[in-house]
Amino acid sequence: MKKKTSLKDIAQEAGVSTALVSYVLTNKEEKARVGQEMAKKIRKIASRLNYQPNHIARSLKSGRSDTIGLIVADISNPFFGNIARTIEDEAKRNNYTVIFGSSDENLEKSGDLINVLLNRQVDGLILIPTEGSEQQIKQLQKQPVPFVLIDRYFPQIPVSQIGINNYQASYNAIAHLVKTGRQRIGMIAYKTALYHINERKRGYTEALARHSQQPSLMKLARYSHIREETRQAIDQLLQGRKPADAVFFATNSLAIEGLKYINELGVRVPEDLAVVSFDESEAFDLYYSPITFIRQPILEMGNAAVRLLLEHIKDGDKPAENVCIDTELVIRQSSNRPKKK
Amino acid sequence: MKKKTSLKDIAQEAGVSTALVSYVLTNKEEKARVGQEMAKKIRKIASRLNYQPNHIARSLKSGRSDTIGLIVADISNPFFGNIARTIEDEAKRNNYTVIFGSSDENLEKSGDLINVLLNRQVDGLILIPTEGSEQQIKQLQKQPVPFVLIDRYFPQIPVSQIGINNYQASYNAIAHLVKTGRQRIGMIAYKTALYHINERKRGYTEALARHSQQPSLMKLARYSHIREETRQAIDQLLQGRKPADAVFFATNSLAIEGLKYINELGVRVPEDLAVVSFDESEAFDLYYSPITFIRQPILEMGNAAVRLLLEHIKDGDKPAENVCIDTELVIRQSSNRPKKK
DNA sequence: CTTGTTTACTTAAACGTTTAAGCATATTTT
DNA sequence: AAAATATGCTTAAACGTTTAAGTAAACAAG
Repeated sequence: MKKKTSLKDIAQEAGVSTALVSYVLTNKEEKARVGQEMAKKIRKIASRLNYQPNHIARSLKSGRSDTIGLIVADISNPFFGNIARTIEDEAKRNNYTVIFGSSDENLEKSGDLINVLLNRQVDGLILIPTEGSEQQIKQLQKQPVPFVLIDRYFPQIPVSQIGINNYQASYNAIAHLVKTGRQRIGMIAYKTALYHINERKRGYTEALARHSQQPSLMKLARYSHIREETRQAIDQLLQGRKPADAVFFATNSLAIEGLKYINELGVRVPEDLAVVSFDESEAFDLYYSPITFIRQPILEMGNAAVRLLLEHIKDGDKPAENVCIDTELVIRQSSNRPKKK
Repeated sequence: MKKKTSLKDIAQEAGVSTALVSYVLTNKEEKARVGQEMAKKIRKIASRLNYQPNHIARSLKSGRSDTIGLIVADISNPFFGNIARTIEDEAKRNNYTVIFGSSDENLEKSGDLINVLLNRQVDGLILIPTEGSEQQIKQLQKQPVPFVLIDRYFPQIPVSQIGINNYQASYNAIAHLVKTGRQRIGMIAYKTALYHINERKRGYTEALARHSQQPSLMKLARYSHIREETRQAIDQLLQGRKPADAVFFATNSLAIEGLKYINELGVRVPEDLAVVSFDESEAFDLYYSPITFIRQPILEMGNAAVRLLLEHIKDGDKPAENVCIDTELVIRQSSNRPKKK
């Protein structure tokens, strides 16, 4: 088995001390007044031996790992995949590497991941926290490692967070449905304690109270039973003498499950039922009547998270900062005004 | 700013040497014959000070980082997101952490990422290589770090690779379309040198030669111009006196672009045009006539990649091994036998 | 011809671990 | 009572890097 080249190997080959080699290869020749030809010689040997600096040793010395840890809730969801991508890009632009893990909405996995990443001496963490992870977050605060939350957040914990105007976005979506003449607007959301989801529910409820006479038609499904309970929810919305004429989904996953069932039932969108969803999805574009949705500014969110985290890394005493970014309601066919009958 | 707890801190607090603390906290008390009460005392202090072992120091000592690097071609594509997820899961099951990066199909980015990961002393690499990265791969072979390729591969380079039966899968898909009565089957693929895509093309071509009288209707689009060129391809397939009655997409991204346009044109699937695609997508399920597709065994592929890589890590002299996993053609409405007219 | 400065290098310590080897002291075996 | 063994700890070196401080030779200034 081949061995890796170290400064020592190069030093030996060149007949000098490792210090000198280090100076040259970190471009500190000026400062260290290294002879021209020696510098050239060292570089030549380094390239011949295929030298790659050992980042681990460097980290140990410097106390920084130039690494940030990222824990997403579910990497197989393109929404989080895209966030991961923007974070990785922005981190790399700042010469940081990303170590990542997916908690898959599992509290234990999330705790494990936090520990693994801390052990690896990440300089900071970006978290999309799982439901019920308040304790883990509070525990994290005791560590000297800065972190920021993104997408989901805990208003009662004073840490840096990147979020969107969940309440307002929801409110606007419902207002739009009311304006297009819908009179029985349902919502399907997760049964959860996650604040951002509940803000979306609040937006729905308050928009109805303000703009419509109808009663609330809020249905909840558990993440762990998304298929069955979304179907139940839709059954409930569509049954009875006065079925819903619109449905608002709190996330893309819910919408996709729901639309599958809506297709099976033969319900027509938007004639029988208008549809609006939070989040984007390729499937929304491809639907026979493209789905109106609330676009989250993923790029801005990812960049803001990295930027904020780097500030915390640079200044350990920087106070927590909350960033709230606006969303956009993208109106398409699925919420078209119904034709008069 | 708080500081991290080290063995030294604990040793000082307990009035012993760091060595003793190390023995206790790595559960080598037996071997090192540490006194019972001292062990207890050390553990107590460690937990009180919230000690987390410094993995970097440990790595420097051991020469292993217990980390594997993963470079995917595009993390925002759920296909790669899912691969990343399975790899991360399987790695964690083996007490490895994953560092990842997305090359975004960019050769330069890919090269940068390889270097970054090597600098970080990953114990091994899993790559979904970009088009044209043969040189990078050959360069990698000179390094003492084992790696495996997944999804895409270079038959002319003798390294460990995990792939699927691209040729056969394509062949079967076309045979299926022929069997359901299609007589003018088109294919839309990438214009690329990537071997796995070209195997898919070969499957199409040979299946036609064997089972059908029709001429080849192969259209190519560049990844970088996917939108316009997919549209052009479809225009070409559908024009003329004898338009295509089926189209086979070489990837999910191509299919999604294509289907968007097919919708715009008002072409009916499967009545006017049958559709089959490689890869999965939620959008395929949601389409008004769910798309027949070739399912890649992502879980098996990811697990095989990790398993194979770990074998290479354990045994530096293990010869390269190629793993080929079978796919499954999932037949749905989009390729239903057309009704007789 | 001292003294001072510049040039080109080396020495050595440090980062936080691990672990073989060493060293008292206490206990058991002959 | 001497020898052997067990017990409970410490010492020190090592991993690969960085960097302040030191040194020796060459050269310039007074």
